[in-house]
Amino acid sequence: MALTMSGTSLDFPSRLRAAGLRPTRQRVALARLLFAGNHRHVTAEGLHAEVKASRMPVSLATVYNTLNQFRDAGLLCEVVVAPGRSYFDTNTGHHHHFFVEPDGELHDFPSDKVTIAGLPVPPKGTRLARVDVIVRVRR
Amino acid sequence: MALTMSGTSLDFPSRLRAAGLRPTRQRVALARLLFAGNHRHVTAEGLHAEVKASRMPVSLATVYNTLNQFRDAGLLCEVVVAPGRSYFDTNTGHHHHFFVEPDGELHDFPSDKVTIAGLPVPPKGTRLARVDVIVRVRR
DNA sequence: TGCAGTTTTTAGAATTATTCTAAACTCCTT
DNA sequence: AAGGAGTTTAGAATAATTCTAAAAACTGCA
Repeated sequence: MALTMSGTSLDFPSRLRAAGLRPTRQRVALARLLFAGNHRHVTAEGLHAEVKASRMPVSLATVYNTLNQFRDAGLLCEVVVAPGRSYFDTNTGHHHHFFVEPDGELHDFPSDKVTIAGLPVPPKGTRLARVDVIVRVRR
Repeated sequence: MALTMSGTSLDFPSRLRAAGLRPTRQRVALARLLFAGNHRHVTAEGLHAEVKASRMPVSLATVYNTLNQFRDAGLLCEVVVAPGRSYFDTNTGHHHHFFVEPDGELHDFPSDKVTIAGLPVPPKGTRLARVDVIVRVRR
């Protein structure tokens, strides 16, 4: 019987394979950091610092590659809130963000309760991809 | 009698002074490019290319400085839509954005018609600064 | 107008975030 | 176990932006 939590398994090799990615040691190590617990927001540098502290360090280039691959595979979504810094969010469901300036903290909030009415139709020849709502707050 | 258009004057030195900025030649040149016609979205590189083609070229460092000063003075607002690239918008009123991927085109739409309901309250100790809505569309 | 004093501009170096390169390594299949 | 494709890596390269410190320009005042 597989060990599970809230619908997603901790068998990272299988999850990676299911996403079309080879379960290498470094990808599994990063997946564990990202997906073993609650939803997270990370930057490449931040995740690199974390994994560097572990017994299975991973190069910064690989952290970047892996975050991009995870995003392309739909395991993460990229959030752009501040110039010159990308956040990756393990929550890939519909939701929006609080961004606390100037610290750069990012928090999710579910989109269930939020209704956006009156959006204009997409320009001709384009289709809607996503609607991001960023609530910027200051201390 | 001053030459005016739609409520804002073309007397850029005065407008800069009113915003607390010395009307230097380069600031006036950039203000003219930015504010003489319709609302615009520019990047530092793009504006630099434009002004370089004029009879009063301005260094890239000054373009960056000036865009930041104009933003701090409330003459522009900065829009962050894609990782590693800042857009500056001459429309400082309430409005939101279409972002066309993958070209990186940015279009305004007014926020009058848009209603956002059900936003959660800001985390304790913070006050609302702004709500950005980015409608991402693809060709 | 001429001058001092402060603010700006500038070219180029520095910084930061990210991607690229090509050689070494690992995973998977056989 | 071996071969080949896919990965990882350190370090170089790139891209966007900021910094530095010397030169130039704006401003107020004589």
